[in-house]
Amino acid sequence: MIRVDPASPTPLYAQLERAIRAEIAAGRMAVGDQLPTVRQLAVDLRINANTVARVYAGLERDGVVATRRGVGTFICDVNTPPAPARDRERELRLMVDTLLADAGAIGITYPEVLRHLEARRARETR
Amino acid sequence: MIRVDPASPTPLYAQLERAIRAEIAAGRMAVGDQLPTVRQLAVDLRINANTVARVYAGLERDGVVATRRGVGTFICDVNTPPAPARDRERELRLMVDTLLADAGAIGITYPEVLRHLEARRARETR
Amino acid sequence: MIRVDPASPTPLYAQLERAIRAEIAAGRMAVGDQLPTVRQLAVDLRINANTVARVYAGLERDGVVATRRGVGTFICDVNTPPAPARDRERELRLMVDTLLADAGAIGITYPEVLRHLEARRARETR
Amino acid sequence: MIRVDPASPTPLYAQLERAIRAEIAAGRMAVGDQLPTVRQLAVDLRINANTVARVYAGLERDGVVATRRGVGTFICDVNTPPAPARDRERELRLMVDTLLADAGAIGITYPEVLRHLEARRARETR
DNA sequence: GTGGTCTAGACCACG
DNA sequence: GTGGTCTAGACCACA
Repeated sequence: MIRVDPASPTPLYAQLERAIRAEIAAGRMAVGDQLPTVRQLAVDLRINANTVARVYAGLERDGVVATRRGVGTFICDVNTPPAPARDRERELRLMVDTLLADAGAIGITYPEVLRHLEARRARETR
Repeated sequence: MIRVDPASPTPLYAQLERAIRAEIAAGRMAVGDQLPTVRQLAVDLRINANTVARVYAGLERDGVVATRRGVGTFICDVNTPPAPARDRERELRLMVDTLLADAGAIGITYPEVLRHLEARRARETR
Repeated sequence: MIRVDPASPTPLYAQLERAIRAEIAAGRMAVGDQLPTVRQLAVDLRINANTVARVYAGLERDGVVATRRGVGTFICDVNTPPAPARDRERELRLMVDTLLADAGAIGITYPEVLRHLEARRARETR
Repeated sequence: MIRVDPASPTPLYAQLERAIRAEIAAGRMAVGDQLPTVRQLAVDLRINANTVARVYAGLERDGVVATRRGVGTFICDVNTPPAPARDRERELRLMVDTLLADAGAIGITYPEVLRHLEARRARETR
């Protein structure tokens, strides 16, 4: 499921952290679930184990996961702090700007994006 | 119009290059149009002029813009390499994944994203 | 092997990029070979590391080399775009014009140039 | 005869100065010959007149040409100061290095360069 | 005033 | 230790 793109200008650690948070936000990982081990995920993604470890450490610092030494790393919080409405709207606009810019840069137009997003309605739970 | 986010893990120059390509792809800049001057855009975006110059140089290397020394930088090619439909679809899916993940990470749900995107229809030309 | 002339009106980065491409074209560097590190080459050539990095980035953009983050920069394509024979001949003529002009400008005559070039035969592989 | 390449990384002024010196060194311009007017040459080369004027001024500073106001610019010295043998050899080697690098960078090999240069023997006077 | 080149040096991402 | 990004600022080439 989780993938990273070594050719992307976005750093690997940022891609990975975002991907894990997305898995949680989408409900594909729940409280108590174990994350892959650092070494296993590093092998799967063909990246250095240190990079994975740093991401896990960051998530632990944020209270999203907890590490039990010798056992593994587990999801311990799926609550997203409810941002104020004003910030949410601003953030959402920025993210959609980015999406439309990314799409536009490779020639994908606004209607196509909208159509694609609508087509996913059935498959999305939240 | 063009904005960059200094807090994003994606490098400024990558954000800017993407934004300019998007402006062109969306038809908001046409062949022959002059880009903002390096220094002016740097001031507007509150970034270093070298960063802007680097982006312009990259676009010139790709034949998207042409520089006339002492005059300015101009759009000279609006052709987006016609990516195969399969790749387009794949890229679009990845980008929407990213959007939904980012949104979900701050508690914004799929219906909200869709509603926001639909609300922008009137403002988008293509 | 590689040298640049800080007194030349041709920019350092252009001299360096040309020199590296020449090393590859001449077969002195092959696919998979590692380039000198950015910092080492900068020290060797007595130029700024940013200048070397800029050249490597340009070569990467053109698909000539590939960078593995934290590891190094490696040759990944030795194919010179097969310029049409007409262009090659034209370019070659221009370059020889330049050589003879530069030589003539300091009083070196055509026979001397030819003699010098012939004398290098033994040292050149191709 | 004289041409400059606005796409070359070598500055226009350097290309132009070299070209004029080469015309002289090759004997295609002799003492007393008039150079094109600044404005005419600027038009012919599609560059700014200031650039041409600066080159002429530089050549005048070096005693190669002399300007008679209201009349024109004339060749007044075709003597190349005879550089010491050691410097000549060093310079020649550098120039040939550059030629081979330029050629190599577009896939032209040493034998081809030599063949081309030999083929020009008949046509060169000096 | 336009873009281009180079430097020095800080800090980051990755292995 | 590897390359990457960004800044600040100097100086150059060109119109």
